[in-house]
Amino acid sequence: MYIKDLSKYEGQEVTLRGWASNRRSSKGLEFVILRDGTGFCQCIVDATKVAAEVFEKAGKLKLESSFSLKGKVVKDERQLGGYEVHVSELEIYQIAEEYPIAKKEHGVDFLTDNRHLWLRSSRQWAIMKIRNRIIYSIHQFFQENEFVEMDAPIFTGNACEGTTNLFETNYFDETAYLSQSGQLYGEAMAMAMGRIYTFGPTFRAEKSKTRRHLTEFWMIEPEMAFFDIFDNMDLIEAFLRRVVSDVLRDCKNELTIIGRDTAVLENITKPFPRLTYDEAVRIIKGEQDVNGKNSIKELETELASVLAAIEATKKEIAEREEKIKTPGMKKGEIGFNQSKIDKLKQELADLEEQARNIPQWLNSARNFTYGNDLGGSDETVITRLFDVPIMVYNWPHAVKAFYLKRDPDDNRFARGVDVLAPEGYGEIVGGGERETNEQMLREKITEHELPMEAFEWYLDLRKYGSVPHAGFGLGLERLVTWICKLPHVRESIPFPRMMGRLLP
RNA sequence: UCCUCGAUAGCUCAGCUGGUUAGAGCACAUGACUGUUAAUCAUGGGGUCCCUGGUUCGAGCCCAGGUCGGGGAGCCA
Repeated sequence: MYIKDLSKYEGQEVTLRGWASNRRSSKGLEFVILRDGTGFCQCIVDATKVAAEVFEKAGKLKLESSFSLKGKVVKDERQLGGYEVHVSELEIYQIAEEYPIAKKEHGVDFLTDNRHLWLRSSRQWAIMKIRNRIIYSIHQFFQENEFVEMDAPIFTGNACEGTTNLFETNYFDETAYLSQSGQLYGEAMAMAMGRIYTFGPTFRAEKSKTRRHLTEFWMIEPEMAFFDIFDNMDLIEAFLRRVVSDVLRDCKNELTIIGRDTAVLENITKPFPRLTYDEAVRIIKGEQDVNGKNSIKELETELASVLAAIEATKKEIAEREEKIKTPGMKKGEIGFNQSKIDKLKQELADLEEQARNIPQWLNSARNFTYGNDLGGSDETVITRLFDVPIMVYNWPHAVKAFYLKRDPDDNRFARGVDVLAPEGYGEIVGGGERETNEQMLREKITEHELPMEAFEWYLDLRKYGSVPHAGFGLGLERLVTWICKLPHVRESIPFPRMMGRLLP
């Protein structure tokens, strides 16, 4: 019997098992919030209706104590799930020690140190449920469309793209690297099966300390024979539409818990704008407007509003600090104001951070040099102008990976495509059509100063029945982060691995 | 690697221009309260002010070096 099924048992006796996520008490009433992994439910122990011993046990429950109970399911509109349980019996498994995560605001450092416990909180629970629904949708979409899941190896003998820093391991006294992408293997598997997708962990040893980087993350990489870049973009669009629609339909409760405004997600049914690199650059530099919005002006407006918000927040903090000094103020009111002040200070720190960053971004957008790759801030700047994911394709070939196909209509460009999520989230997908010409690939490998011998097996794919093909890589955590509108990728994965963080 | 912000009670944070015994809220303990939603109210215990050195009659506060963490650039999903 689980909390998620309570609605089917209205008026009946049920047995539930779980943990106490909160407890409040009055003289003759104990309110215990039970969580069992499937949901949260308020359980009421009424001293006038249960044995004295049961009431006493309920009073002993500390945060996160484990217990089971029997009780009657009662409809109550005030509850999030719509139901509560009137307890008749209660058995304790264990009374928990003092729980470190209090019913209050905590800093990221403390919460990350306590990730093993933080996962129990309702917000983290909801995010993980959504992550699970996304993973399920990904498999459903590909399986229903004749894709075969085939995974790439995690130990690799060579730095596949030669671009990023990799983790080195000792592999029987040889150097092995942890995979940064299954892409090249995906191509080999697509030549065997037609359509495949990989789903596995990926490792990047970059010393990136930002809200969108992890050193270990999960990547989904489909690869399709006989697809060109346009077929690829059609697939990406259908795929993302499917995943987001499933979440909207099946995770309403979870989205409510995390307070996600779903308006932007509902836009997923609209077509995704497809911009060439040239157009994207004009938009970033402010030379071309989008629906009457100009990137530079939007940024300037935002900077002004951030600065105004900083002043307003400072003023409110000062006012509340003055207020709580008033003699004779009730303790509760002081506490209320104090916690408001704490919250405002956190907001202020975030705003000040933005006020330091936006001028840099403005500078970077204004002085963007044609021919360069888009930086993180450029992605942020452009995606804020749209309310759906956008696809940017046809990149200057020099800034993209060696295996991308040169555009047959204009050889300055390579047929890569990046999908940028709206609301400032930036790149969630990178992909493209692959080069089919062996000679061209050899030149590119030499140009990138990569060891030719490590790629001979890959070049074989162009000798034996080379066909047009394309694929893409989706960063699972970045997708979760955008769909949930999280402030940081670290909340999108059970145990995030970042620079300097191996525990828990 | 570079830029930038920070480290004070178990947690979140105050601490003024360097000055006596370092504060608040939450959490915890005890008591009060019959419908609470981070319940509320009263009382109480709780400190290596990140480390090392320096300036000073005097350092949580100033200076130098270090450690750890946040955010951003580069790189990328």
